[in-house]
Amino acid sequence: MKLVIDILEERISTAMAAVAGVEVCAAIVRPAADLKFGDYQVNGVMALAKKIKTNPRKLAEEVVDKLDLGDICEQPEVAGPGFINLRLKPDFLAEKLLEINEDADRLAVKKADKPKTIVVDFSSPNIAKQMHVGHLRSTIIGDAICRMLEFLGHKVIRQNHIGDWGTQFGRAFLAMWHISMGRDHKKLYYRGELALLRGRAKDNAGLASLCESLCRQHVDDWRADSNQQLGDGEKVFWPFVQRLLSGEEHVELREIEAAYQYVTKLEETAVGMGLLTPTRERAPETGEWREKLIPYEQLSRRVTAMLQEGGEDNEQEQAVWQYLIKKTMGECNEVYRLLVVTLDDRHVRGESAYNKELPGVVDELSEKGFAKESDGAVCVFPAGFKNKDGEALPFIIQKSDGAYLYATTDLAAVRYRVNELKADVILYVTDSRQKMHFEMLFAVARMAGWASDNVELTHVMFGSILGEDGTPLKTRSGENVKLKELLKEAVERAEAVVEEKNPELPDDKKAEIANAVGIGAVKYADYSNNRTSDYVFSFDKMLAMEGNTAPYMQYAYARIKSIERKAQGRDVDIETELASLKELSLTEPAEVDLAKHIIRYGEAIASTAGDYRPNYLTSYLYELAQKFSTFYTSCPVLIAEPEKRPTRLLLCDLTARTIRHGLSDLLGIGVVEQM
RNA sequence: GUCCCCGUAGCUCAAUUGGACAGAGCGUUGGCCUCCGGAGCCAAAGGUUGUGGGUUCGACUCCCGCCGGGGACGCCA
Repeated sequence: MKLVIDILEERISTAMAAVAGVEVCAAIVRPAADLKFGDYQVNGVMALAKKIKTNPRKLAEEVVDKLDLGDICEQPEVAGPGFINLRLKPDFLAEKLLEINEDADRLAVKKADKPKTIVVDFSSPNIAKQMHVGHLRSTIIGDAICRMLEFLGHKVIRQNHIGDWGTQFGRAFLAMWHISMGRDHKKLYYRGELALLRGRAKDNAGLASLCESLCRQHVDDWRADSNQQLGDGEKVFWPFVQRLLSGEEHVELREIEAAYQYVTKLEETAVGMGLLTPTRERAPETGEWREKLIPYEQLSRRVTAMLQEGGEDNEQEQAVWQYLIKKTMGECNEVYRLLVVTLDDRHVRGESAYNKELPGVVDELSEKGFAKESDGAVCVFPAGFKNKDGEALPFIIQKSDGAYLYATTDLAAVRYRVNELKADVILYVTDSRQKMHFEMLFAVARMAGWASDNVELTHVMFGSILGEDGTPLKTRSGENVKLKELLKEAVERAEAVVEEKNPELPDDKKAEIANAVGIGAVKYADYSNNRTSDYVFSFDKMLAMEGNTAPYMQYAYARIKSIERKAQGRDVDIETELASLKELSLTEPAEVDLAKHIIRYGEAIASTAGDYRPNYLTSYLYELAQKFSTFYTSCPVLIAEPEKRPTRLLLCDLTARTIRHGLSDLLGIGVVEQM
């Protein structure tokens, strides 16, 4: 069915245009601010009156005279400075309820008239790292947006733009190297070197000497390799990688991550120490391998460059890269399943996918005269951006060392998404700190003509998740909170509550409920907050039974299911009663109130999807649950008089179906029959 | 220093191109189980929307100043 609010908007706009003699008018129909004003109010007449310089009340009267809404509303009323108040007719309400009842799949929510192709860029974890709270919002907000747009009939293309190509790879590679050496006990020095990190983390002198020893060790290894004496690279590392690839040996992502931090620390320490380490390069003249000394802290960047060069010479880098992607995505997919997020390997298209196009991006921008060299880097200066000195702010697309950046990759991605994926809309679900990056990205993409004005580019930004102390959420030791552990704790806490409330349930039911409630609570808390603002993460609040929380919603659903179970014991055949339902009996205020809310589900989805704001949907659902609770308290269902019961059964059923659809289908939050 | 975002009830948050008397939840206070799940319902108290101006018939919303908090600002993503 067409949204009631849209029908009203259309008809009233037309009437306004006719009365005012203005071509295009916006009625601006909104849900009434107060129940006493009716169900909808028209705000647009006053603006129009101002525009054509006439009395708003008089104009409203004229519009009302011209209107024919008899099939939907009672006689419209003009109120205040020029509002038009509309009240739905009971017959219309009943008709809509029956219409929803007949549509099991879509609850009578229409698909978009003009389906669009919408690319959603979200989640984007990094290679060699576990997912942490920093990925939560992008992942679940992006997922909810995808689900909603898909439900509305759009073609949604999920893009998991994983960080699999930057300087971080070099560090991850060196991390693998250290792990390999740590596991190989022949070399005494490497043994347990990971453990040394903690011990010397705050001891700069100690760290420096460790750094120096490692560097020296590395030089020795290198010399051994170069002398064809089978150094660590061939003797230890390469077989280790082979065993990893064949599955004979395993390494946990958490270990890689620890080693990664270790490498980072070493690099930071080495800065300014003047340590040199040898690497190989081919002599341009002869093509022979030769030694090249580079600063120790630049080793990881060199490794990254070797990966990006590709070719037979760099097969170790490529093998490790492949392994790390597989390993990382394996863990990410686990988290996605835990979170009930619709992402898998098919949606991965990481930074590396654009590697080959990066030179072309820079060339094209240079040829078109948009990019120029500045301090050795290639930059575009989009209009309207200024730096601290009031000069044009650069959007750097190639560093002075020739390397490309995420700006370059993002540009290549825009081009790909528009040209290959045929995107009408591209959404970027990332945190608000990247606002300026995207503003510049969009500006440059438009300058270059890679995204025409017909393509919507939107940064769907969100705020930070804060700890109780108001600073970004971290563990006590200052690390990022791992998503897996966070979710585990949520489920455990939910488990304790279920145990307390319903100890007699079988264990597998308890586990199912704890999972739905725990994970649901984390997600719902995020969705119900304003996307753009920061929020404080609190297990206690999100798992509370009261208020706008997942457990409250799930409870409302479970209560309805309980009525259905009880019906059987009381010889009430719900299906038969609903099937024979032709005339509704909506008399009690609580019934009417609930019914009116039920028929507005489509509006809630439309506004949610229109602004990409999940909290509109959670607000709607919460109000639905509240209205149901009011109805539930004041209107007995199973013991109702025979002429009232079918209507009440219908209200229960539609409420349950709407909650289930909203929670489960659109937000990926589980519902349970009992809890 | 420049730019961006935020400041709403004791606390956490809403408020959909500027609309009517700024709404919820928590907490507080007072009611409600011979009846389908009390993880609930009903009601009350609680506000000069940081502050001072301006635009408007109408401002939490738009403009300007100030105060307070956060973020971004040339080779990280």
